[in-house]
Amino acid sequence: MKAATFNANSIRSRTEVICQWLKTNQPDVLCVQETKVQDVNFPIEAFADTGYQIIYKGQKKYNGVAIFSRLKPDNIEDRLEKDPLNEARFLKAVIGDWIIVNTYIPQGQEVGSEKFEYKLKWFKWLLEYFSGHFKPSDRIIWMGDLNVAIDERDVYDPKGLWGSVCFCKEVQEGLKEVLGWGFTDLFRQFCDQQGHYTFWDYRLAGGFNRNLGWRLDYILATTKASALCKNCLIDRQPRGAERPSDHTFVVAEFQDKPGQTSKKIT
DNA sequence: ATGGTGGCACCGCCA
Repeated sequence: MKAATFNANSIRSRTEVICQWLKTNQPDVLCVQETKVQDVNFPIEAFADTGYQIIYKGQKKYNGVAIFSRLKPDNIEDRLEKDPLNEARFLKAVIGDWIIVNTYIPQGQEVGSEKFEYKLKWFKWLLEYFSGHFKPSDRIIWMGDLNVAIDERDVYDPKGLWGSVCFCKEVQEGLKEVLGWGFTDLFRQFCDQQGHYTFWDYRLAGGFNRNLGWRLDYILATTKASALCKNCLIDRQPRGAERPSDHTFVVAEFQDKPGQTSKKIT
């Protein structure tokens, strides 16, 4: 199983980037967030030749998630239980032997705001969802834009940025509570260094080239599945005239059968 | 620099 996640910031603007990336990397599953398109306008024809089946849940203007898969996705769920808003931020499917969960966690706007409270509730609802339906021994891959930098290695300026919506105690603890149920941050299984980011704020001039980034996009796996993970990396695409998007592809590969795990740093 | 840009849909909103 090769799984990947990508925040598209409008899938209709990234069809070329996605088609190219699928062709080059041949993942089994790709989760996409911020498709920003209603289901009736989803650009299915742009992906018709890729060989992937696509499930999606969108709404007008904001949010929206999709899963590209080689195998047929089963047991699809398109909203997080207990979330009253149903804003097209959640997709779950069973694909082969794997339970795949794709989330676009609310960004939260401002600490203390209503949207921030809503973001914190998302961690509670996620924990209730996982603990209510699954066991940590199940093979789950949970990925997406989690809008949390989980420790000081995951932002370019830990002191200056501390207290912002994606880098503060409340969201870190919220995410850690869900992780505590039984998830492993796969990227950190292979790299413990600072400076590996998945998002660069486009409002900061030269932010990408100066690597003023954040690690907000994750691939997480339950213990059983994390033992099968062979590698997890951030595919940092070059930026130029054809800047693909402000996020990168995060990729993880798993052995198909239990056995030896290869672990290494950087 | 209390800004900046990009994307969507509409005359501003969210990141």
